[in-house]
Amino acid sequence: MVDPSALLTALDRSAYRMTEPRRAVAQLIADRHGHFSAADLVGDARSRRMGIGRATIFRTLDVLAKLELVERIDLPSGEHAYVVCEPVHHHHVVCSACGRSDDIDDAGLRAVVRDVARRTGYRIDDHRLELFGMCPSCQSLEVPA
Amino acid sequence: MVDPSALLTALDRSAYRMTEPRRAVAQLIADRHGHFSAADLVGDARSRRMGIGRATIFRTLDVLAKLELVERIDLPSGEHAYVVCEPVHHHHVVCSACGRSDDIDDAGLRAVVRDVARRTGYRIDDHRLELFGMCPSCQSLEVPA
DNA sequence: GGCTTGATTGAGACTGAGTATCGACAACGC
DNA sequence: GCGTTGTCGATACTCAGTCTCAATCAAGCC
Repeated sequence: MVDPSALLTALDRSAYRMTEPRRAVAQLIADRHGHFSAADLVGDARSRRMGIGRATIFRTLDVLAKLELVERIDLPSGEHAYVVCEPVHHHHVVCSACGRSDDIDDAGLRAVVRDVARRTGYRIDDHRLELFGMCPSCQSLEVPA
Repeated sequence: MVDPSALLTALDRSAYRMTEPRRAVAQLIADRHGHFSAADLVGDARSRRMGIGRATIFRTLDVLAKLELVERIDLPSGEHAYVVCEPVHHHHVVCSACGRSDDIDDAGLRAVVRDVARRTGYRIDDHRLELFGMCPSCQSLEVPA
């Protein structure tokens, strides 16, 4: 659950138009916990009878991804999902139990990347790190062995 | 270009059967440079008139992935691809120009993962790191600015 | 070498994600 | 208010990947 206003003001400040369907998609995203797929939003929109087209949801997610307000991640299962995030370079830890995700900064990784570049001779232009595990609250709910 | 015999002996040693189509797919993979998609192999098989079904190629890739002889990676474009690799935990650097990929070990990353776990409280079970850039030979071919 | 059995095959139907097209509509600058 | 142009929903489409099923084949056993 997130306040949709962050998405909305960022959208408003951008060159993209602020339309009713986009506001609605921002609300759907804000009402979601953790990561979600395009299909999730399509389902939400339908069950709330919002009359938003499937294509519009994909397009809006593209727009939000371009604005770096959401990021597309790849779950270990191979599925695609999105998470809301801050528009700066960073990575995610995703809870496999509840889907919650947290941003983590780049700090330690930069050294790893530099080291790989040195060892392999590659010039590294882009990287992606995703961590999967169990968040503190899900750990505390686990049945003790 | 890789020697297919590594794939074949590993397949032979496994519980899976060594069949003609699987041998053929191993050969197709060995003849490929860098990463490749399932669709690439389907195309190769068709152009060589090998008579291998599409489903078989997907199934064989699944088998090889289970044996950790190939690994499925996600390109920055969002497409799925496979790379041949050693059956130990590691990561990849992928050249965006020629598709070549190299394995890199886990060394520096382990510390990063530990650090994230400590800072976020998550228990990290799985992680994925992919680096994209330009390999030494493609760098040397670049037109000087 | 032949037999049996269960894994594997190819063909093709199917599913579901994502994209392209298009005429209608609505946001925004004037 | 008006015109421009970005965006809309509907729908058709593409493409990756899966499923089903009858036919085939590898491999172990005799």
